[in-house]
Amino acid sequence: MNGEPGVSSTLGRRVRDAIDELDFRPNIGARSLRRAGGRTATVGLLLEDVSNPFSSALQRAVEDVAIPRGVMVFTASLDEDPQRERELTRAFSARRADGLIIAPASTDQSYLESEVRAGTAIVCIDRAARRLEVDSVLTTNVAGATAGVQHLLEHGHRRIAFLGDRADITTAQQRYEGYLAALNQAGIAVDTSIVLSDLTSQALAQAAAAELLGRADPPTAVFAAQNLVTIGVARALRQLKQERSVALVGFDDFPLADLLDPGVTVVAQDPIAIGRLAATVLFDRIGGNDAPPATHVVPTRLIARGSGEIRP
Amino acid sequence: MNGEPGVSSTLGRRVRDAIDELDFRPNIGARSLRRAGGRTATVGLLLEDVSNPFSSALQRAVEDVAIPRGVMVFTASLDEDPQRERELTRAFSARRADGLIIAPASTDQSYLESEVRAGTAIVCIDRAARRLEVDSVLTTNVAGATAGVQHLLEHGHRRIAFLGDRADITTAQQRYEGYLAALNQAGIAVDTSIVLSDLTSQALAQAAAAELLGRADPPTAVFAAQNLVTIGVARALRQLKQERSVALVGFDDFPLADLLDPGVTVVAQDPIAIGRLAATVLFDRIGGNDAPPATHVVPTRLIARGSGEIRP
DNA sequence: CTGTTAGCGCATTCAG
DNA sequence: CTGAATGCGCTAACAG
Repeated sequence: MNGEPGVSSTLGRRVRDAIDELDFRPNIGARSLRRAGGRTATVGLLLEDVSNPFSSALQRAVEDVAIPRGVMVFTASLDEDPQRERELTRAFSARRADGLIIAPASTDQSYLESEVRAGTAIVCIDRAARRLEVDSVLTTNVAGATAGVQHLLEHGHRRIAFLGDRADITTAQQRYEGYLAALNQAGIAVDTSIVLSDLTSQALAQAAAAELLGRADPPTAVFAAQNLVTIGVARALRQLKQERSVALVGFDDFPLADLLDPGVTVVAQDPIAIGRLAATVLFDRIGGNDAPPATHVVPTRLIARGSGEIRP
Repeated sequence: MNGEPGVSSTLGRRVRDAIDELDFRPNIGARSLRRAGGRTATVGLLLEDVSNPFSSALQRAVEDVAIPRGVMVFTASLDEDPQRERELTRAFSARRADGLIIAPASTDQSYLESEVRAGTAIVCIDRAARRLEVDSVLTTNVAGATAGVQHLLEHGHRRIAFLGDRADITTAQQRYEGYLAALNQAGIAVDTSIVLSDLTSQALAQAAAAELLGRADPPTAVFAAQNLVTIGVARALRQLKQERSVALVGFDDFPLADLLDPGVTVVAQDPIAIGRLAATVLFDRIGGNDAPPATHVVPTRLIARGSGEIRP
């Protein structure tokens, strides 16, 4: 039944006939109980929110690597909730997932040490693991943000606002670092009054952008550090009819960014590459590779579509 | 450990201390092997494509019902591939999923009869099960499409094109039925030269729409029967600079439809309600409800945003 | 090449 | 109320 050698074709047929007749399905749980290594051929995928296009593209890429190997993927959304991260990793652990791909919501993954010791392969994506030695697959956040802000500088802007999501997550911090680096290189002092953080929803980002643009000395350009923030800013610009006068560059691409008017210039991440790489690394670890954990980096790409090329 | 009555607090503490000390995690697979009923506390979710916003919203809703019950969700994309549907249901079956929520890709689900007999709860979503008696949760496809086309008729259109995805899937057929019904009621003869099907990607839809609008006698309005088709048509209209002269109503909402210029009028489905209802029905079945299978219907809602209110 | 046996981790049943 | 014995479905190790 499991395609092992040394079985006569007669017996093989007899077995397969019985399988068909009885609608027999091997019980994977029972199998992994006895089998050496105890693999379950399932992996867990913990994402920020499956309904965010970044996450869903990533999920799709992971599935595309896993399914052909006969491995199933459990997926769940964390919603930036550290407690949910712990609960869900525990649930996966109880199901004996062979590996976990995690986009961390919490700031400390040391609680996973016991899982690692127990032999569960873990790969962190999007955000590096903290206080835990595992592989990570990350985007070039600093360099990408620098490139995005430089793009605005090259188009003549000197007063560029930074709008970001939760300030306590590493990606947001790194993108802010990239923003600072670009301004520094250009010899521009940072004005923290046009640095806005903790915009955790489209609506908050839109409101913050509207307030910002209504001030006496508004910025001539906005750098939005996350896709929902970018969309919120685009909404505010549309609402104030300033989409053709204030420049916008967003970090992370999103569907229809090219169809808006003007098209939204973005520093695109490559969620498909990230997901594929993370899954490949994970299966490599599950396969037994025990080299020291490494950090893999997937580059960003600036896509100019109009909004980022508006001059002040 | 499982919170059963009749255990002294002393022994309870001793057990919990040992659990903490040893990082013990109950093995759900082994548990379900012995436990009466053999539940695994996992359900499978088979979707068209997790990276489609309709599917990912649905997935999120199912997770939101499942996770609080301690049930995990396996998700996979079918890509309209009937063989993948069979392979994946088999994989779920091997993992002893308690239930399956399926958006069918194939036209005949009778192959699932043995699973139903074996006690697996099954709920079909988006498309009704065929040749299999199980619960279904569907959108009011016919009525929704009729409403969408009527909206165009009310705005003075007499020559309305129909652009749909795969003609062999029931939803596309039902939406076409709705289109026919609306034209019939208005006493308009159907012109099959402006009925285009099998537009299985955005790019195909865009090309078909561009060709259609370039003809000698183009339609004054387009009814697009699926979200990717709608986006493809919107791209074609933009490309031909006819987005303000040709009306467009799409079936199924999509993110940023309101931010396009003009906003895209849609017959919105409610994927969150569908997912929540499907999950609720599924858990009800898993819980033992054996009433005859029923078909549940979630209504659509027309959202006017501009593109559907353009007059010929 | 084929049939048999033991035990994976747990819940159930029964004896204390 | 607690401990010990049994078997769920499967694979690994072994005897034929």
